[in-house]
Amino acid sequence: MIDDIDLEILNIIQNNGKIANAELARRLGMAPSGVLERVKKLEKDGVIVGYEVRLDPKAVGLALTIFMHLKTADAVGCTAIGREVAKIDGIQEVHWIAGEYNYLIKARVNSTDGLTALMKSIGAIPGVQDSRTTLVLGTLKEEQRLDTAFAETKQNQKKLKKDT
Amino acid sequence: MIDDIDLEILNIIQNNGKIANAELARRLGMAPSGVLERVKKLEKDGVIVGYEVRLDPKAVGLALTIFMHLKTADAVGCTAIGREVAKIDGIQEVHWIAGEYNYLIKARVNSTDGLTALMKSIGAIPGVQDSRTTLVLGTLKEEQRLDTAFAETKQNQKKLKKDT
DNA sequence: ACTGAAAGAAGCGTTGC
DNA sequence: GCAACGCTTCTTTCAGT
Repeated sequence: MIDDIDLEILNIIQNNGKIANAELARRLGMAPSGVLERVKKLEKDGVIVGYEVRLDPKAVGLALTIFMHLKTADAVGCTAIGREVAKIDGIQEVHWIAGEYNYLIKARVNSTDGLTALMKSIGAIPGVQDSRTTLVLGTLKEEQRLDTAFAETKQNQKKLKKDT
Repeated sequence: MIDDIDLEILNIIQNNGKIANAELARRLGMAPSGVLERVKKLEKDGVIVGYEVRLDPKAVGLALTIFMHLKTADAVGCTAIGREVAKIDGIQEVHWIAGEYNYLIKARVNSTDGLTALMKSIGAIPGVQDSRTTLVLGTLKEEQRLDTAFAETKQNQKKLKKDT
């Protein structure tokens, strides 16, 4: 179970994924070895999934962000076609969703040419029946950071109980 | 301008944001100082926006991912209300989009309780007129990684010209 | 679970090409 | 713009509590 020290670690590293363990320890007022132990545990337990770099999409020629709703022939509760779609390059996210369409995908392309290519790739997958593309005109916020206010620590559980 | 060595650096660090500069240099067959210089330049030029940690949302009690389309009173070409929405905790992305709705947002909440709170926060912003919420049942793919195949290097420009 | 020490590795500035 | 050197700092292990 995650405790408040873990939570503080997660909050700090979410702001700076490249912070040195020694610096992290300094901020927590702990020995580096103890902090390292906790971080390793968070990695092992799958709380920390990975360390990533955010690039400016425009700087690498991917100026267009698009969302696409897909309707597929997947049986109720089945995501086989979605997993095929997920294999396509340029697609960053594939979410299985509730509603008229079964998938919502996010992709980055260079321009309308890339979008055309993407649509051809998706259309080539058997069982894809319909799509609705949404063009992103501008992105006002885009972050990975999770608000850990609701993390399941013993302390938070108590707090939440108190509030109700 | 980004060259092919830069591109290789970006590809490697996208797979491992925490790789040591020395290890990166080893893979490229270069001296660490030269590689560091390039990485610093990529950071300074804004190609590398930041280093992030990906957490498992469920592990910190944010089991629900939702997308929400918003219709606002923003004038054509204006995003003032969207920027207000972006300030709300729990909202990870706010995209200004083309179409019937003007914004698409992505958020993480703990459960329907969190969703209720989120909707109240959004509804409290003046000018928000309509919303359509999409519940994510499952996420098949979710990555930050950009496919740099279309990066604007001189070499790629040549290649692209050749292809047409 | 955390501390503290210690060896090895990496970061990062300087120098020279 | 890249390589080599060297001092500083960080990482990581291990014994101890």
